[in-house]
Amino acid sequence: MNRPAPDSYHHGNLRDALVQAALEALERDGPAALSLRNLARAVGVSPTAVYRHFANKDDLMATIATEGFEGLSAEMQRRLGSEPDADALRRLMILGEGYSGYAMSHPAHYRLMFGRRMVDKDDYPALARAAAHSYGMLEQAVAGAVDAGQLPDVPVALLSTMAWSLVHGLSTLHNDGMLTDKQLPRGEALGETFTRMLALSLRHFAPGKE
Amino acid sequence: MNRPAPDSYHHGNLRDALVQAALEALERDGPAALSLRNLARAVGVSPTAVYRHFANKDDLMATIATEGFEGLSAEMQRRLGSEPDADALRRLMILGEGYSGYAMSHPAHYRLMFGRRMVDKDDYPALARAAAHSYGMLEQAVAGAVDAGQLPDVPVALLSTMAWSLVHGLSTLHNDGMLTDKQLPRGEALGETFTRMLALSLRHFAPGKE
DNA sequence: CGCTTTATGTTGACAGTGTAAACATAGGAG
DNA sequence: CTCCTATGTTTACACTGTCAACATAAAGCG
Repeated sequence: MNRPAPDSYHHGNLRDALVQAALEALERDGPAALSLRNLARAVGVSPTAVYRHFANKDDLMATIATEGFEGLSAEMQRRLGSEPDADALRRLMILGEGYSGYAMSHPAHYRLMFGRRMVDKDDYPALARAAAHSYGMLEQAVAGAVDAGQLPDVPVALLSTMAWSLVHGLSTLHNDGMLTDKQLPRGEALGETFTRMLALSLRHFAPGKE
Repeated sequence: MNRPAPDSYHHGNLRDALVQAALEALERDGPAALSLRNLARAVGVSPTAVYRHFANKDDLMATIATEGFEGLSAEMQRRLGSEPDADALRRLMILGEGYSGYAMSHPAHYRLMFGRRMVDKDDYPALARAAAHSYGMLEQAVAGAVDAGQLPDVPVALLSTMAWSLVHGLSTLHNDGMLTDKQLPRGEALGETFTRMLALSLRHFAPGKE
C-alpha cells in the first residue's frame, strides 16, 4: 500500500496524504496554512475531495490533534525507555520533561490539540482516547510515586491534575511568549527545572485540614 | 459624550460600541460570532466602518483581550479588598482563586486572551501592559510571601511562574473539558483547593542542589 | 457667516474560506 | 461483461477580512 499513484483519477490513499500534508504545512507555514483548499492543492486534488475522507474540517483537525497526543505519548515513552532504572519519582520527572519538551517543540501542533474546535471531544472518541492515554501516563507515574512513598498519600487524581496543570500551563505560557528570559532559566532544560520543583514540593506536601 | 446618536450618519462612539458588542456576542454566541461583519451589523453600521477605529480584526481582538486582562486584574483586586487582613500567603491564595475563578467564568474570553493572534504582543503594547500587570499581581504576592518567610527563598520569578502555570494550566484544562469530575472535587471551589495545594507545597519547598 | 479640511461611514469589489448538490470516473463484485 | 460503490470533480453559495473610491457630516478658519 501507500503507492504514490501519480496521475490516476483515484489518489490511492488520500486520507493519509492529507494528514501528512497538514502536519507538514503546520510545521512549515503555521496554522494559517491549514485550509482545506490549501491542503487539497498540496496533495494535488480538488477541494471537495476531502469530504470523501473527513466529515468536515473539524474532523480532519481532530485527526491531526489525535496524532499530536499520540506523538506526545510516544515521546514520553521514549524518554522513559532511555532510563529504565529510574525510580518512581524520577519517572514522573522524566514524563514532565518529555511532556513540556514535546509541547514546546511543536507549538502550533500543541495549540491545535487544545483548540477551540476540539472542546467537544465527544464527537471524536479517538481524540478523547489519545488524550486520556497521555494523561494516564502522568497519572500512573504519580500513582507509582505515591505507592513508593515518594509522594504523600493524597488522591491521585488531584495530584495528577496538579502535575498536568503545571506542565500544560508552563508549556502554553511559553509557547504564547508570556515568559521572559528571567522565567526561563535554562532554556530547553526548563521542563526539568520545573518538574524538579514539582517533585520536590510534592514530596513535602501534606494535606492540611486547614 | 457617549450619546446614543440614533440615526445620524456618524455613530458617535463606534469604537466603544463595537467593543461592547463584541463582548456581548462573545458571551452569548461564542467566538464564532466574532466576525467584523456580524459586529458591524449588531451595532448598525456598515462592515468597513470598523476600519476607521481599528487597523484590522486582530487590532479589535487585541482590545478585547486587553479588556480581559483588566477584568482579571480587577477581579483579583476586588477579592483582595474583601479580605484586607489576610497575611501574605493567604493573599496569594486569594489571587489564585480569583484568577482561576475569572478564567473559568469567562472561558471564551479567557481563550481569546491567549489566542493565536495575540502571540506577537509587540504589536499591541496596551495588551502587553495589561497582561504584565495581571502577572505582576501574582509575582508581588509571591514576593510578599517570601519576604514574610512563608515561602522559601527561591528566585521570585521562578516561584511566580510556577504559580502562574498552575492556575493558567488548571483554568485552560477545565475550560477545554479535559478534567473529569474526579479531578474537580468541589466545582467552583476548585481554585481554592488548588491554591491551597500550591501554598502548602511551596511552604515546604526546598531548592535541592540535586 | 461661508468655505475648506478632516474624521467618519458607505458602496462595491476581490480573493479566500467551508461546504452542499449534482455529476464523473474507475476499480471490484457479481 | 455489467453493475455497484467508492472516490474525485464541477459548480455554486454564503460567508469572511480587507482594499479603493466615494459620501457625508462635523470642526476649524477666513
